[in-house]
Amino acid sequence: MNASAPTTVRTRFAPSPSGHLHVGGARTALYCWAYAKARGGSFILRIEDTDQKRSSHAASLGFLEDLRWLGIDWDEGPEFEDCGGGEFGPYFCSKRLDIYHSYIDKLLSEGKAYRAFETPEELQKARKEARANKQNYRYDRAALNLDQATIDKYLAQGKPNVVRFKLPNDQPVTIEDKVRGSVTVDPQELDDFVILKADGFPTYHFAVVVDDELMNISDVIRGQEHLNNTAKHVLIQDALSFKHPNFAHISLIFNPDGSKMSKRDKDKALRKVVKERNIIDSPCDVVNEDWSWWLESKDHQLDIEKATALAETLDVALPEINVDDFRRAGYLPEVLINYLALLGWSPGNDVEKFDREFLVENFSFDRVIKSPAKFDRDKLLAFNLDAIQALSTDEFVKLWRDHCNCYHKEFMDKLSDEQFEMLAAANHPRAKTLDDTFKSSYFFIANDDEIVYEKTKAVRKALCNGEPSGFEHLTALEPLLSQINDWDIQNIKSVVEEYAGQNAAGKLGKVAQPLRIAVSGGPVSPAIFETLTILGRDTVINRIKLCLKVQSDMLSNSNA
RNA sequence: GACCCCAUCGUCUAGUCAGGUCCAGGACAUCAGGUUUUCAUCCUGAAGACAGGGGUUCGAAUCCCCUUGGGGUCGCCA
Repeated sequence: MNASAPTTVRTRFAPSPSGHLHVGGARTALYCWAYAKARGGSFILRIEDTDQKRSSHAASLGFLEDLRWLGIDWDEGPEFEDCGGGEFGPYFCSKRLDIYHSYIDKLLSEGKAYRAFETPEELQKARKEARANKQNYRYDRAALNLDQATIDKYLAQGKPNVVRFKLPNDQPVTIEDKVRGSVTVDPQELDDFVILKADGFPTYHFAVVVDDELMNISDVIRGQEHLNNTAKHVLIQDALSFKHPNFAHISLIFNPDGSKMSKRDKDKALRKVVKERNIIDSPCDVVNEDWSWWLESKDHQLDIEKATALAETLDVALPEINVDDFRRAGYLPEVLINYLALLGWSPGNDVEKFDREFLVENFSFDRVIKSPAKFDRDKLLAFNLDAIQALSTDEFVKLWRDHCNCYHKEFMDKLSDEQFEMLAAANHPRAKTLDDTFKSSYFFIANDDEIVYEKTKAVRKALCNGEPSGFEHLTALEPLLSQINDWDIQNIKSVVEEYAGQNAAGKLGKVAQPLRIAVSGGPVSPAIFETLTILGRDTVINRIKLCLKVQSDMLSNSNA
């Protein structure tokens, strides 16, 4: 190849569809995408479903949705909305079996690979023994010494077998990594690893090398956990006379406690609770049929719906690790993108807030941080708050409505369009996420008899203390509000403000807070005039009366 | 355990490659004041780090070595 010839940049993200897209994967995809975009290249999505036991079609669909939601589009790959397609498919490994087999055959016929007949159990045992003896386990190459007659006999018997790659020599393998520089792996650290499983599927190591070559991938960008594996990949590439792509291994994302943030964290959290509480039988119908299978091995993971159902039954909060978790929690995709990009990369000059375009224009591997980063939810939340506050009211209302449609349908059902719009707008200034205001807005859709007056310090203070007290203000306000014919924010405001001017020395808070509690049951709501307007006169009057009814109860407990 | 990677405030980082302008800058979190009709915001200020030890150098956060600490890998998972 001519050294000066421009090489087309082609990057790929190759997840295994065994769950939802988690934030680490999302960041890898983001870097792949930005790097390709900036250089006029292509970003390819490939589904690495080489594990039949763990792959599911639904999971791979979830990945596509998550990626699209983040605004990461792919030029080639599974077709979804306006993304995907391409000439280098199929983009599912499970549909490329013939291709892998032809290369396996090639290696086999050239003596660069060989069949082995040990069972997984035998290997497991050998590994255990090696560890017990404080030895590093390496496959002993027993199968390499099998004579052809024996092999033929086993094959004729249909004995399960795998294909192993034969390490060519003892030359150290050096990897040039764009993040880490040059890394050398001693071949003593490797052994004749499996490249074709007994079920006829290739292992990841083999599939990834073949696919990257055939799909013309120029830059392999992936998590640091693959750094050691890369030596294997280079060896396979050499054996097959493939070229070496550029490598870039980015560091991992940690949980706040310093452990690796992993797609298995939810599963781990559930197992911990089950163990702690000594739960023997399935506590939740949804998981009944998977229960014993799940308990059997840490490799067996419940799918996300079942895990969520189990978590609900057990009343445990699952850690937020998936892109979809943050979507539900009301984070804006552009904020997640921004934050994720910053977690492992920095544009310098104290720049922190930026959009996708800026990322594409400025992203480069020489500014990728080598050390792992902890995922800091507080900072993400602060970013989200800033972004939400920077939205126009119209934009916020639209997003709030979309979110509501997906996750809080009851608000759409119970409020009129006008009420809904007003509530959304009233919630804008106090929203940190698209989701957090729903919880404190429940009283808007509750029936009057559902309102429970909290007997907390803040409530008592607002209702019982002062001269006149909050209850006294409410008593006086009730007839005044009843007389308002046009129940709009202006009229409510002038009545309440005039009252406060005459009876609370102009201190609106003295009057607003009792009203707030009367209509909501607690001390938290959107701005008071908006709140009263949305609720409507009848509801407001009715709830003030209800509140006044608990007066004696509240007062009698006030010194307790 | 072996191998690989990494190391600046509690956290994310700027500064490191081209050593002096850094008694180390920003952001989040924290704390103290202030604004505000609640919650949330918002404003002002404070505290807070070059893991340790050796070198090299006139000079080291920056270069080298060791130690320590953290992480990853060691699967018929990816």
